Amino acid sequence: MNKDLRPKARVAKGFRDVGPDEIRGLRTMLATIQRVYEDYGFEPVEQPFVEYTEALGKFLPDQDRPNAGVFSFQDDDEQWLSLRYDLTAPLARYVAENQQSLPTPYRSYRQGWVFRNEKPGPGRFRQFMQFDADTVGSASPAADAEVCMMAADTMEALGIPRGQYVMKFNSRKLLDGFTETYKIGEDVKLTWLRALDKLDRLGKDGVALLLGPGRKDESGDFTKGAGLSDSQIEASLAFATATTLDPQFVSGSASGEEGLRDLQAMETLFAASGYGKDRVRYDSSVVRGLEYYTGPVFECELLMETKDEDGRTVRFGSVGGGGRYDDLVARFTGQKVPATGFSIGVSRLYSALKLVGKAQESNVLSPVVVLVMDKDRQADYWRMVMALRGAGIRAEMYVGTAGMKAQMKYADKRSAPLVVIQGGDEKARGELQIKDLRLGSELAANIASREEYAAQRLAQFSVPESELVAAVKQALGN
RNA sequence: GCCGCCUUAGCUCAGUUGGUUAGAGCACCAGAUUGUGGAUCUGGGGGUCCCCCGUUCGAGCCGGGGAGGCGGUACCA
Repeated sequence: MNKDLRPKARVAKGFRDVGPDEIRGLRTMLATIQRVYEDYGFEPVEQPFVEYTEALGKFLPDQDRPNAGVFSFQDDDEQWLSLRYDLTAPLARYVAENQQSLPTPYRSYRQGWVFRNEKPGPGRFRQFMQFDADTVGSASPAADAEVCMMAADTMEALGIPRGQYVMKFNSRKLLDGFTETYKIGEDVKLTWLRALDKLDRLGKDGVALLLGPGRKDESGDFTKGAGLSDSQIEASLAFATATTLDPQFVSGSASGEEGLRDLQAMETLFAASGYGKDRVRYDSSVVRGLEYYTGPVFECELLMETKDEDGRTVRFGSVGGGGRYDDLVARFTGQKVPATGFSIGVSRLYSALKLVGKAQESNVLSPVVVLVMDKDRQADYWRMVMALRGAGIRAEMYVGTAGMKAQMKYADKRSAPLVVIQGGDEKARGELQIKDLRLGSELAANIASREEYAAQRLAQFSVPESELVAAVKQALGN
């Protein structure tokens, strides 16, 4: 093959491979989340990775080509298909399609990969996993409150202590109300929302710049500001840093007062259920997605701090968010169906758990490897492996074709705890040898000369054939 | 998208004012050891110096363009 035509072995940009430790750790974490959601009575459901682009609502305006940001391709019949970019839009499609047969309210959960065709960043990939729970068909703030409490319970079930996480909530209606009360025009409302969203990162001064004349960042890039007046900026900052619901910020605004009533109802439920402000609390700087949230919005933040590679202190920040989206199903049916939901960024939450030592990686022991000393006796080795498996011990027979030295290397790379060796000599005596690789490498570290190394068989002992299982069990126990 | 930094062996990186055959550590393979991974020693394989164009007697090094990576910022359902 022409060398120039050889492809480079490399993972696609923004994607990554996942190894066994992480897979096992993720499984454990996902199982915990599932258990909590099942306890709450939510039902699992799954949708495909691919939806019709129109179902995701992602066509460019006035064009028959899909929006940037989504991976799209055309089917045989020229219809546009897209990889899902979240789990909410496909759920809305599912509910719209199956409305007759689903209970109302319909409460469901699911986990899955989603895809975004955009520039990857640190900790941001073009394929990542989300874990969603949604309640479709209830306009009650109880549904929003339930989702928040469930998220809080999930964090604790994962081992994050109370006080190290917080479920923050706000309402788009409240935010809308403020803009009405303080006469912030529709044209700058999005800029206003984006600025508030950056409060924890940029601080009051940075946000003030974004609300006013604009801000230049360290790399020299300039972000246009909202051009608000000083009094509007002052009120916005007071609003965004308030820790309790304050009617004066939305006085005279119908939607603001509606938002206020929703949040008060949620607070009542939290208090009645014993969820204090250390778990769930109002935070007026929570903004979330600008497009589709219509009522309460929430965000789950991890508060614990760790050091990054350079030794700087970093907060984890948001590991999930959600809110009420009353218009999503209506896109299909024309009927307004109130819905609310919460989405966990699985990879992000996992790396957070890993950093605080709450992820359960590699609790699976590597298998015991039975060496093939005599190729004609594979059946014998196979029986040993079956006996070990029968006793609940992970075990495998070497299935390659190489000699003993390579088999030992294989077992080492595999991080096998033990190997079982039975060559002609042992067979003749009705014995086999068990070698403890973990102990052996410890002992070898103290050997400095070739003679000493060659003179002994480290961490290796003989047992009668019949005692294979018992001896392996005992050796593993050490 | 915008701004900055970076790209030399599988990995981490040296490489002098532009000058012969481009190096190290780790990893890998082999031997010392014909039945032993891991210690030790010896040897070995590995390179489009990111790509293209230019300057030059001569480019890993200088200039231009491009690609890729990293970081910040913007956008983010």
